[in-house]
Amino acid sequence: MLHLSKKIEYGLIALRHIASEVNGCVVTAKEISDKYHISYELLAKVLQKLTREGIIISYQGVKGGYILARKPDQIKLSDVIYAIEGKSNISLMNCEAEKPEMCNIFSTCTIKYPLAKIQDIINNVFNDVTISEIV
Amino acid sequence: MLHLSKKIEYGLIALRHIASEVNGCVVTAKEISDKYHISYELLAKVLQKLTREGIIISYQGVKGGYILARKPDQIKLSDVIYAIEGKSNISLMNCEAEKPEMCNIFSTCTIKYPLAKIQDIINNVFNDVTISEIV
DNA sequence: ATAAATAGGACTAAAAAGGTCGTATATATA
DNA sequence: TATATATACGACCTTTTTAGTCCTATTTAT
Repeated sequence: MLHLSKKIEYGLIALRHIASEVNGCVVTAKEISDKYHISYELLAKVLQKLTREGIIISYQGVKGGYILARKPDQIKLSDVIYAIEGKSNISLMNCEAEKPEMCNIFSTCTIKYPLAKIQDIINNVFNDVTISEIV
Repeated sequence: MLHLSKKIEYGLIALRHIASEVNGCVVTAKEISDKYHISYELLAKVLQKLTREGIIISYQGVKGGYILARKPDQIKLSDVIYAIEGKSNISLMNCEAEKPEMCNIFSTCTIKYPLAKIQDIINNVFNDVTISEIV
């Protein structure tokens, strides 16, 4: 419970690895999956999502790979989480993220507003931490 | 992702309900499940766990039910979460909560210590909030 | 032309969460 | 003392979510 997904985990490990690469050399998905013993296909998809969201830049073809799109201290943890999981999938309760009709006790639920405050605190933590802090 | 479970949700709704009961009258699981339209059996189990952990007190038999074991401001959100889900099930990553051998990339994982710091911040939030704050 | 790389959809497997069922036990009261 | 009403709790099933795999297409340096 309250778990971040493996995708986030792999994304962070990858970003940390790319960020620590000297001279901004490109890094391939294979290199990362081999080094950290994680599923190549899954990691590849995560990197594709990070690319789509402009967090990293990809180069296709031979000698291709990935580099960071901006400096580590410009990449917030929340950027990474939102890129990989989608902004609406990050919340303590379903009712905060989705439409009221998604929750069958929305009208009678008494705890959604108190929990929203806690949610804000957690969101702020993710907004305040950047990749530079996990290198 | 990062969701609290329905059990926690139901537990908090129930505690809020019991806490707002006048004169400390006992409240039955049925009353709560009817009022908030939640599964009776599931709620009953949650209340049983809260009882075992000494957060509420149960009375069996006719005219039985539940009352709070202590004042709302003495019941921390973390108490409730730990009682229902178990302390070791609350963490951003598996490796923090469980044995290193549970994580097949433990030795190579580069993000466990940075994430542990974020975990601490979140834990502190749950330690600081009490049931009195959600009534 | 070829080999090495990313892109991405479709699918399957595994794990976690949510929910149900059956039975036992306790107890107020008619 | 029989009964109805309540909690206690393990076993089980179903659904949802997460994790992982497979296949094919595209890009590009050599």
